[in-house]
Amino acid sequence: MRQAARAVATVENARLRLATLARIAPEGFELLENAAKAARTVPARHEISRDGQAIGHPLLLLSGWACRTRTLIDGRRQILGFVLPGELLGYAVQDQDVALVPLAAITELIVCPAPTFPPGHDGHGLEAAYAASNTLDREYLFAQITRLGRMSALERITDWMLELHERLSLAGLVHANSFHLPVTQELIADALGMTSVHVNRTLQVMRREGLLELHGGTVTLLEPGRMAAMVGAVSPMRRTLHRLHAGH
Amino acid sequence: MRQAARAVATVENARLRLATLARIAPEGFELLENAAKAARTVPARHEISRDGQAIGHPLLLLSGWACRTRTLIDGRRQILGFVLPGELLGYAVQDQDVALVPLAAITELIVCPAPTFPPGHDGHGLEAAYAASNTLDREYLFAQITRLGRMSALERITDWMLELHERLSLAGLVHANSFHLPVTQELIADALGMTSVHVNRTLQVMRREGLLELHGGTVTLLEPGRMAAMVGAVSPMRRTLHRLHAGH
DNA sequence: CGCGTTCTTGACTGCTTTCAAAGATGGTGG
DNA sequence: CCACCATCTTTGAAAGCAGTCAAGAACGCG
Repeated sequence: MRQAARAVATVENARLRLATLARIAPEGFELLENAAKAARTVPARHEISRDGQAIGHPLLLLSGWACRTRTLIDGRRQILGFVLPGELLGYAVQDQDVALVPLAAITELIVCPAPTFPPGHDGHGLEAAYAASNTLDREYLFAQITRLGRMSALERITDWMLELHERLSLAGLVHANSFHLPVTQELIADALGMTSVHVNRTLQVMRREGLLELHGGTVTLLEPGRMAAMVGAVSPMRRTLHRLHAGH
Repeated sequence: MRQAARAVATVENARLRLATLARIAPEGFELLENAAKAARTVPARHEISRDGQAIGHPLLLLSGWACRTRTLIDGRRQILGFVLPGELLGYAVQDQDVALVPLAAITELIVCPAPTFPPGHDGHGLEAAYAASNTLDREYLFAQITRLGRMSALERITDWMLELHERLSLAGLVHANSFHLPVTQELIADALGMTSVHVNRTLQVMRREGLLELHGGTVTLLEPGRMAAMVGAVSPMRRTLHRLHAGH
């Protein structure tokens, strides 16, 4: 009961995000509200799915942060990507819905089954939102590859912060360029292919440069414009949304 | 005419790959043969799609190598991934079939429209093969992220060679652990987040170690077992195929 | 208040890049 | 058939970014 109540309170973030990705009919929002009634929580540090097991059903993340990880035999760990509120866990579009990598809860999560509808049938706009979400997912992977392959430590963190800013904006979780960042520097290191020591040093450079503030799990981007200029990349989201709308 | 003839000759690779990914009915193979009649070539170094433009139709790569790239404003380039014979260009499963990144032909390509069928309808096994192919695509992206984020130069090249070995095997393009590798060291560098100089040095270490032979655009993995042990990673393909078959 | 986790800092090492230039290699035209 | 040119590969020396190791400070939770 308590869980359901909290889920209803937090479905707002997912609704906002999906509504931004596609025009959703009232019936679509209803499906969403109903799905949220079946919400459940996942404790922090738990795994949603072990490698090799399928998630029974595609899920919608209502609140909290999760990440997909891969670990080498000697213990080196790579975070492949994060899953933020309003995003999908598991792949809603395909039948072959297997979770290919372990999915770990960074914070406590609230998840609910993603609203479904008969295949090829009218999803009241949700099917379009799912498709856009999946397209964005792939974009984030491409961005991650570019960061890891061709950016310096400073650029990686900068680019990553900007991406988080955008993604969280979709769910209405950014206020005055600041947002909650519930990750340790070691997690950042594992995501960006660095050591935690170097993450720490790079963050201090950024603070000294007046680019951001970061304390108590909250970041504030003081000069997002300058940051964007530093990495000189077009935002995946702007690009994708623009195209999706143009194509319609 | 000449093009069509060549396409028919090379459809074999794609057929082999798709048949390995899923059980395909005779009608499915027929669709494939028919699609191959509409094959066309793309000259080496040409772009199939510029960033922001959609590929009109999902394509099947019958022969040649292509790659997706991303370039930073200052010219640094990252190859996000390669597309090998028998693999899909554009995403066949989704409606939102937009090409999100430039797709460049490394060699001359022969492509044909991927056989289609009514949505939600029986694709005679092809729909399953497409789904498996897409799942593998995502796996390759994950592998790429792990390489770039957490592997040394030697490990990156090793892991990458093993991946190519596997992927080309699906299309029957590996014989006695050797296969055609039509890329310059600079392309390898752009793919693996290194400089061409360091690629060169690392390849020489591998040759000296007796791990591989490489000349005239052909590689031979002399000790794939030792290479696999070096990177200690489970092959994405084996993992994925195993799961797909188990789930059925 | 105490303990474990996370953050910081310093010194040293080293993998990779950078810069530069000398060999191969392969295709083209005389 | 060979000269020639562009591209690609190889090599050397020096510089730099990031990693490693270690230990102290700060933070947060029970």
